[in-house]
Amino acid sequence: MLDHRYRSQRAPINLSEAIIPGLCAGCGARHIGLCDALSDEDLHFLASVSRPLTVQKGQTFVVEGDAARSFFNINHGVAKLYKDMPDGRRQITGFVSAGDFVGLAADSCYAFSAEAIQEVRMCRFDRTELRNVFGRFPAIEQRLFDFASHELVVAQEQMLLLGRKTAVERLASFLDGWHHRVSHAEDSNSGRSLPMTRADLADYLGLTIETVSRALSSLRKLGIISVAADHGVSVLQSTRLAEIAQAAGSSSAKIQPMA
Amino acid sequence: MLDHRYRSQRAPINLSEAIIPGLCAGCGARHIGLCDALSDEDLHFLASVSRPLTVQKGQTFVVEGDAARSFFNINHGVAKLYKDMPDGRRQITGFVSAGDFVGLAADSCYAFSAEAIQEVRMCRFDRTELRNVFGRFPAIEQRLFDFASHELVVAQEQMLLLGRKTAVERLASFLDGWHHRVSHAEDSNSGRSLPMTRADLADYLGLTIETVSRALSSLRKLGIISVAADHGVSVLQSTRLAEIAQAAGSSSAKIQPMA
DNA sequence: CTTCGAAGTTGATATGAATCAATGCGAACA
DNA sequence: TGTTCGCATTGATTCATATCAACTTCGAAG
Repeated sequence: MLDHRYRSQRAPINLSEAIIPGLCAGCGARHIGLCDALSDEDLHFLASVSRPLTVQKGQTFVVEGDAARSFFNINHGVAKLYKDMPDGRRQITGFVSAGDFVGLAADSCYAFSAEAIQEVRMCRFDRTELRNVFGRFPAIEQRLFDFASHELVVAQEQMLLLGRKTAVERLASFLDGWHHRVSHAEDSNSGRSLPMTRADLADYLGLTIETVSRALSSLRKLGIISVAADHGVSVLQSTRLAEIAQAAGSSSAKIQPMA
Repeated sequence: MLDHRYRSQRAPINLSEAIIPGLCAGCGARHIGLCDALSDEDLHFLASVSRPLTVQKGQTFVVEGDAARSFFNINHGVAKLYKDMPDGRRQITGFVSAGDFVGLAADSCYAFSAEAIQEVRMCRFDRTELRNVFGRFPAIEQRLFDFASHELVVAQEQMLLLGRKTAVERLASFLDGWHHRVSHAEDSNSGRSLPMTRADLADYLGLTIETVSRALSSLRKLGIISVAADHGVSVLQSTRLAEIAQAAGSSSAKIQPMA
């Protein structure tokens, strides 16, 4: 239902549950919206239209402009989606991780490229079979619809960020969002707090790496985050971070050190 | 099908056709994805879950944060969707017109506000009935899905614009897109070429009104557009406009006057 | 252990767009 | 017919971020 909170649907996903042997080896069906037991026939059908796929860090698995034949559901790891301009300018439009779908926002050709920033495991579906999959498993269609709706909300939020927020506000918004994302994910991430580089951050936030670095320093000097020796970022004061992200605090709050 | 070109589905919409008396008076069902004849029962059902609605220019009909009870399909006119920040900064996330859906990108609360910039006629659906509507008319669900997919593509394009393009490139991108939009629409627009103000343009493109004005002047001086006395804009050289929008021309092309 | 290169930080300067300010212009209205 | 006001344009100046540049750190390869 559209009325569902997206988070509440996303939270219960547990990749270790409901693994169905033979279907996308090592990847369950629960995360694509199938929670009930499936018949042998269903399993056979699913296996015929989907394949497991693992891509290594740095590998591009979707190229903007290519014919959109596949459709992916991420099982593990993080990938970046981006668009490039002829002169090299790049905009990362999002980071996808476990449970997310990739390839929805496509015409007959992909409108974006996708590259793994960690090893990524996923299911690849044949797009020409998508209608058939929907017909057999309405739960998948519903899940996809909810995912798309949520993506639109996120995209609008990102437009506000890119169009109207300052560098520090952009960073704070991102860190706040990522913080929630990983804290909700059961598949809690490995050691490093942020899997993406400063360059990725810059391309996501519409900034340069230098400005990202400076904005991180600002937040660090305010005592809101800490930056580890390996450049990993930890949130120390999530409330103040959120206030800066939404420009919600009193105007003077922005320049108060430590408290 | 996802494989369909969105445009090709959109083009054949003709609001003067297939008007079904009793269903959203003055508004057909074709534009929400129903092309075949409907039974009396279908009509009765549709009438029970939808109502016609007309809002005047300047009127806000969706408020960010309000409970998302309704879902709209635009029949005529143009509205802007936007998000505001507490301090008054605003980002317009899109303009919607005939055939477009509003209210999809919503959780239990609307994530955006919507205001008519012309008189807007639309169908309002009850969101709690949406599943029922989908169940009875899969064509509507499919159409909505395709619309959402297309919106995601557009949103990603807009992120690239906001994050990485210059003021003139942003203007060119917008004018190019709008140009295509109105030329494809059968419901070809009234006299003025752009229904929105410079302030709307600025809030859509992440700029100020002064910068929008200067960018328009630049394009005018290049002979690519003309600006009428009533501030209406006409495209004179759509190819060069598109080149600037995509930063695709040779770098020198940007500074060539008239040709 | 040394070298090398990728990634990140910080400083100095340049620049595109924002801000501040003045003016023009047409539509609504007295 | 003039007044007023919203909208738009243009110019002068400021400012946030980009650009250019130097340096550090860390890990991998030799």
